[in-house]
Amino acid sequence: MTKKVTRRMAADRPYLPPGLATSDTRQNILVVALRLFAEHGFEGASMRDIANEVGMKAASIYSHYASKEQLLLELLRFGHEEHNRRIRSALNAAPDECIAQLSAAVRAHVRMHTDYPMLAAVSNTELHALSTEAGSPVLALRANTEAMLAEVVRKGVQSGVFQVPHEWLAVAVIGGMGLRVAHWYTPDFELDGDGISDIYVEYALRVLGVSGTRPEQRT
Amino acid sequence: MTKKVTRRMAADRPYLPPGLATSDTRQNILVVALRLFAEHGFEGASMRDIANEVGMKAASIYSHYASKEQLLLELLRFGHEEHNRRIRSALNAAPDECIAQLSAAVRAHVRMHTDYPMLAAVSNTELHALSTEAGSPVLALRANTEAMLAEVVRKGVQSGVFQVPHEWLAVAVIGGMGLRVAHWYTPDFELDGDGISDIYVEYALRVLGVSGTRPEQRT
DNA sequence: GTGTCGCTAACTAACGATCGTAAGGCAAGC
DNA sequence: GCTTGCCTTACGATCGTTAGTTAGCGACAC
Repeated sequence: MTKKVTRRMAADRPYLPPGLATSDTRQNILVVALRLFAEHGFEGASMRDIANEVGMKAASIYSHYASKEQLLLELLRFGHEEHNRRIRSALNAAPDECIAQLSAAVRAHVRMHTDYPMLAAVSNTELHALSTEAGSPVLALRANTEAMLAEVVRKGVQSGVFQVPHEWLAVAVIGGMGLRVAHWYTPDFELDGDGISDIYVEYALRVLGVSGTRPEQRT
Repeated sequence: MTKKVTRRMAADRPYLPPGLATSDTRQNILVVALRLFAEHGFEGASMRDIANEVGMKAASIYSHYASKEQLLLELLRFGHEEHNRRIRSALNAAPDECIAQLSAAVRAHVRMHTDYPMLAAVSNTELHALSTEAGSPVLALRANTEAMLAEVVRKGVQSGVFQVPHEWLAVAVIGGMGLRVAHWYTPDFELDGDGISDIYVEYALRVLGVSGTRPEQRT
């Protein structure tokens, strides 16, 4: 595995929250797997490569994880659950008013992608490597998360605060712009995650026809 | 190759322009390769699978293309060249005025992604499978295309017509939202490519603080 | 018209390599 | 003693690609 490959994302640090896995070794395996999946794709990253970087032999990984697919599934499940949790939590904590709700959702969405850029990017590029059976709960989570954002937009449009020529496309735009952050963001960007999400909230509100409104305070 | 996989994009038709390759057989190979790369990833799609679907044996592909990587490179090169060409052409044809320029660029950008959704999506997800050497011209083209959009935004901001809290993030938002179209678009969506790009132009202008301005006429 | 040559595009067979994973074994810790 | 976590060995499978062969077609010469 010494072949130099074309970079498809800016992130180079496979950040995962400490304690995600039940042991240090399992955590290391996930972290290395995430990085190699990001660099080489799921199929392009072999168990021998992952094991070598962890400092063990490939067959030993099976003491910890049942299969290669299981590694990917752990990563993608956590990624989607965390995303969903963050947005739900942000919505629950925000005032029940459409600008505040939208701001909170976008902030959470963008922050997920600045906090876990590599994980977020892999979640989008390597989904195909999951069997339909393994992937369907992940897709269901994704749909649920999207629906939360769509509901916020729908309510805002219904109340007349948001004005859009096409509601679903507004949701697609707001979701998509946040998602792409994962592909270009690195920690040495001139703004931190909070700074970026402030700006993104402003842009999302503009998309919704709320121009020049101050973004929600970030405390 | 009968394993059912999780879908990561909506497009299911590997559209490429007729005459892209120099013979029918070469064209068929590219079309099948595009679809299988999209479904299974570059490494997950084997030459035997591609050959079987074309109706020949894997070794015969080498009469037409030097390597598996060459297949991917042909696809990605065309995708990036076409994208670049369309945006350049649209900018050249539009009036030299920042709203018209931005509108033209966004329209061309979005139309590329509705005309070639599968190719566009694969261009983003499978870049890693190119060696650095093969991929660097592709990345250079990408950077050039981005720079065109960035220049349009910069000029608009400089002239005072566009007002943004962060110029580069506005470029990232506008580019990213168009790019994501490739992942959800299918031809049975309620709007066609023109309809979608009309809306996207409106949203992009809103991001830039030009609210409620009529989008450029699409003749 | 016929035969020959060269080229293209397909084939078969196989190479060297790598793959994910199973089975059996050993050592350390509790 | 049992469990865990590592090892080695190896399996069956697949991979991208090479080398050699064959058939068909078109061009050319006789």
